[in-house]
Amino acid sequence: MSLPHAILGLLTYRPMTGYDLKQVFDSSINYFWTAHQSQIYRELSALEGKGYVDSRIELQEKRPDRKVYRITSEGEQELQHWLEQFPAVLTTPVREELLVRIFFASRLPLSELKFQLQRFLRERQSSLASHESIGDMIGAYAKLLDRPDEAFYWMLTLKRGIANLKAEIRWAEESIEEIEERERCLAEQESKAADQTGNATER
Amino acid sequence: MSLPHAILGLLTYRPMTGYDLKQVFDSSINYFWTAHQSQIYRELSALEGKGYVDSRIELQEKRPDRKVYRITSEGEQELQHWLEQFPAVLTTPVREELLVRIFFASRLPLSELKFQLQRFLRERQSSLASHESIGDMIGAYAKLLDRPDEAFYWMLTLKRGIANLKAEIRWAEESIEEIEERERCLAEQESKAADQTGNATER
DNA sequence: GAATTCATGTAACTTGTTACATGATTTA
DNA sequence: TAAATCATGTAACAAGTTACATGAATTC
Repeated sequence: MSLPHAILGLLTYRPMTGYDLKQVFDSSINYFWTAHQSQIYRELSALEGKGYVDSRIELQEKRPDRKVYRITSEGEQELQHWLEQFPAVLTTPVREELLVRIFFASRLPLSELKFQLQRFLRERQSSLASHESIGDMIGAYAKLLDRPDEAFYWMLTLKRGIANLKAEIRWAEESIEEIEERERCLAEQESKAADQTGNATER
Repeated sequence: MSLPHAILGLLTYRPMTGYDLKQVFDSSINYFWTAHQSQIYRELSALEGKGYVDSRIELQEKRPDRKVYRITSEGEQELQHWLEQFPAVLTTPVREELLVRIFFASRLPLSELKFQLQRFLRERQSSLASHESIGDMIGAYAKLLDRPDEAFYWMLTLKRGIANLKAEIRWAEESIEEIEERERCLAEQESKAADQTGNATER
């Protein structure tokens, strides 16, 4: 599982509350590993139990008090150890509901499948646009954190996201075309069948 | 969740045991939705409880008895209903441990990251090869099941897998090149620094 | 003689998801 | 005045993972 180590990694940038972590997650790691707020709080408790983070409460007047977590040296060691031990198999299992649906889509009208793929295509196009706008900000953000070297690695992950999105967009476009071809093909067969029926009744 | 509906879908092809289902899963749906044997048994019990499948036990002499599950008409209705209700958002959240690791890879030597990416590249190349060999078999397999029309939809899912693999391969190759460039760049900076130190000690 | 296949699961544990609860402050 | 932001979580449930248990037959 990557979540505890992703949290440890983010805490090396600066101490944060669970709430902060969720914000940072949503604008970075979220592109390749999602986490719910409740999961983050749960993991922070577990990490504190193991001594990988510690916390102190910052009192606030106009806002709820903040419980700020900081990585400990044991936590840094654990993170380092995890990073050095890559898993034997590098590919994570996929879970793509859309493909399960397409696999059984012979039970749907072609027009419906086409409509859904068009919807998918638009979703991915807008996601690509937002990904591409991030590129410019990565360098600036790394400098802001006083970690300019991070930008190189963050860019590698961003490029992966963009590459996959482009591949999916191309696939969706081609699939829509194939569906249209199949629609024409099936319509033709039907009109031929109708002709024959027509001839039969004419006789 | 797609698992119960994937099971219902596969049972429309023919009645199967939990063991059979796992085999079929591993050579089809597994490419976009994985399931453990224990999950399949658990889901089959749940589906039977809801009346979406029923079962009968086939006694065998030399092998353990088989518990063969069959989709009911309620199950077919449920499958159909699920297929007709596409989710509002078509994109499933990603979980890619490799990218989490790369995100924090400034803590590793560049050579180590390069090595891991080379490993990843080889994995994906062999996966691509096996995907490409499946294409020829899909048509034959659909005919074997007496469902030639399915081949069109199965091919759409296969093409998606191939498209993503190719994108990942290209990304890995480009990333490896960028790492090599960075290695050269950093080596050059170091040798300059060493020169200066050398000059300083000479004086 | 060891590993794989066939075939059933159960149990324990870990993760992920959704809903609930609180409550002031700020923005639209 | 309604919604979003800040900030904490807990509880319950759903799904995913790993380990255990059984045992004959077949393949290497």
